[in-house]
Amino acid sequence: MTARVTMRDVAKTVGVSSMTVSRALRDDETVSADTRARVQQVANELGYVYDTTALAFRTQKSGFVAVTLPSINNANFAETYRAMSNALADSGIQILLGATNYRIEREETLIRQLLARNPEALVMTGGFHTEATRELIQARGLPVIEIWDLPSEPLGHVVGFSNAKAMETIVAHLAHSGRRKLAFVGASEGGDLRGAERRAGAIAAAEKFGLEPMDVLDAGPAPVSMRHGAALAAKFGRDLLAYDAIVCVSDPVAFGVLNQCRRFGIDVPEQLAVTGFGNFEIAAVCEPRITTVDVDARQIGETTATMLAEIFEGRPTPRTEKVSVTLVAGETS
Amino acid sequence: MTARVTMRDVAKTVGVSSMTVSRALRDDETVSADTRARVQQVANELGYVYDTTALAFRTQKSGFVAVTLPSINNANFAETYRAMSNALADSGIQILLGATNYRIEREETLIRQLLARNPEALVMTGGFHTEATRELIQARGLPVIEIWDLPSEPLGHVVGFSNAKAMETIVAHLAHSGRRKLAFVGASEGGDLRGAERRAGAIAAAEKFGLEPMDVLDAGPAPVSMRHGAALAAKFGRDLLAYDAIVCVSDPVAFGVLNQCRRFGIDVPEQLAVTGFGNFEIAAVCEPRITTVDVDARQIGETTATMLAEIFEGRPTPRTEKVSVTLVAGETS
DNA sequence: TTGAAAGCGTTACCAC
DNA sequence: GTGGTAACGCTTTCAA
Repeated sequence: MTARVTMRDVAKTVGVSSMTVSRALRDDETVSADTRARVQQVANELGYVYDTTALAFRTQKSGFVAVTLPSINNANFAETYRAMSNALADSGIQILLGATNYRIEREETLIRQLLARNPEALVMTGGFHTEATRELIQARGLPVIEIWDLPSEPLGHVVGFSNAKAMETIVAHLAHSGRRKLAFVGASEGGDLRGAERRAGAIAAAEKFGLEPMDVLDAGPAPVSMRHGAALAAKFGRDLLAYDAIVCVSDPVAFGVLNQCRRFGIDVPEQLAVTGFGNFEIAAVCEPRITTVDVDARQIGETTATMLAEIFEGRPTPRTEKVSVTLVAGETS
Repeated sequence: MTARVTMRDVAKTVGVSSMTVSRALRDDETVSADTRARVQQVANELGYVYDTTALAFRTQKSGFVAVTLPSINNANFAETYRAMSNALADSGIQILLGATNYRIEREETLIRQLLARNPEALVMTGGFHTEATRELIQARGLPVIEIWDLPSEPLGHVVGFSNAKAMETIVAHLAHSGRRKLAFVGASEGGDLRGAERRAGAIAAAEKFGLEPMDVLDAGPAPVSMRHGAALAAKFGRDLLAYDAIVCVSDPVAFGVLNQCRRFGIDVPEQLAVTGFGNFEIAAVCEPRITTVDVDARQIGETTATMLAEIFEGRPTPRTEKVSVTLVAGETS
């Protein structure tokens, strides 16, 4: 492994200073065309490679945006990430991704690791953080965008929606079609905070619409998915008929519940309604189609990218952007 | 925007030199326990965050490993990523992730961007690359691991399996249970190269086992998922009964097909077998359970991480680690 | 057990 | 048009 070729090496060969090389390589007009051409040629010949690390160090600009997601394996979050990274691709900004695995303590460690890379902004999924995390971020004074939530005390910018309110549209829909006794199926307390908000929103909505008090059925620690919904429904069996509707924290959970209903000969939606959240692909493909809430995950990603661009350019940008959330009436309610 | 807290700031506050801070933060035994404790406490109070950019600059090691995935929203790849990043978490190595969106031209741009960050190694999902990509990588002389494939001309290390052979186990299973006329459902030519290998493997296996020549049904450009399987099956309707078995490129596609079969009154597996690939969660949760192939995605991630650790500690000669692949007999065959 | 000095490769700033 | 100098935050090396 030969020593790295630096600007100084190029400079010596050409017979100019390294400053001139630096300028020439950036195609700075103040360098004469001749010199520029010679420098660029010699750089090529010597196999010069630009050192991004040195640039980042010198300018104190890493070219990174740190992004946290609860999980990488979630169609909604993945879509937000995809949209954001597409929109950022041309700007030369790269995304430094970290997954919290739905653990708020993990978020703190993660953010510490991400901050060590000097990101120019921080995008966090979710609006709940430990006090230490909040302090860490505020001490840095770097731009922050919280997404997929509407935090009561935002750390900075927000691109999201109220999970509680979104759940209210589901409950309203069920109340409207005469369902009185609802149960909520989601993860245990603690891990999934957007899930917890949905639960709280559902319970509050049931009260608001004068339904019977809502039961909460625990499907296990986050993340909960198809198999957890299925396992929970299997445990209850036909006892699920004690309810008029099973309100699930997400579509995969709803799918799991739904499948077990078939096994136990429970007629959905005649005897029991089942609802999901997130408008995952499965909601539209499975039979019967699941009633759910569509969140425009792509728009969250794109809006976040736009906001980042505006922040970097010093242009004014709204503090909070709400994204639309719409009820998707399926065949399970 | 307050100025960043550096080791010098911590040093001043504690009343020691920044060298001592540097050592104390690394828990260097040569620093007295007292001093270490004080330094660490003050660092916390001041909200000190380690500057990895400076470290990378000073040591000329970026601390990055670049990883490419076809898509972030795929349970299998996500699991590999999760396992890899967990295993790497303690080593101080961070992952720089890029998604190719199943486009081989995109891979080239992506790798160029990733290489600009001076990664210490490159992990690529898949063993097919453009000639330019291959040259780019070889010119760099950095360690490479190709995963989820068994490339004929590896660029370096390999952690994977033969997609073609894996598909053969499915076809063998179908042949064994008397299915003679098979159709393959997958993405159009071009994008999904592991999918293409599975298709080729299935066709070759059908010939090998003396079955009728296999038809290929095009579900559209990659990535194909539930809805594409469903749309294709909807187009065919009961004409699917021209086949004894529908061999799908993945479980989600198989699920889409399966659901349509129910709609058209096709009895699976009596009249028609349907198989998937990848042992996704849905394969075990849906009814009937999908016959599939389990690939140990987690093991791929862990083995890759181990290999990376070995590479960083010395440079072993490139080698290939095969991961196990097992048939999961479900109720659709 | 602790500290001082040097330097990693680049660019901002100021001279000329 | 071009060059000299200093600095970004850290660790290696040597000295005390």
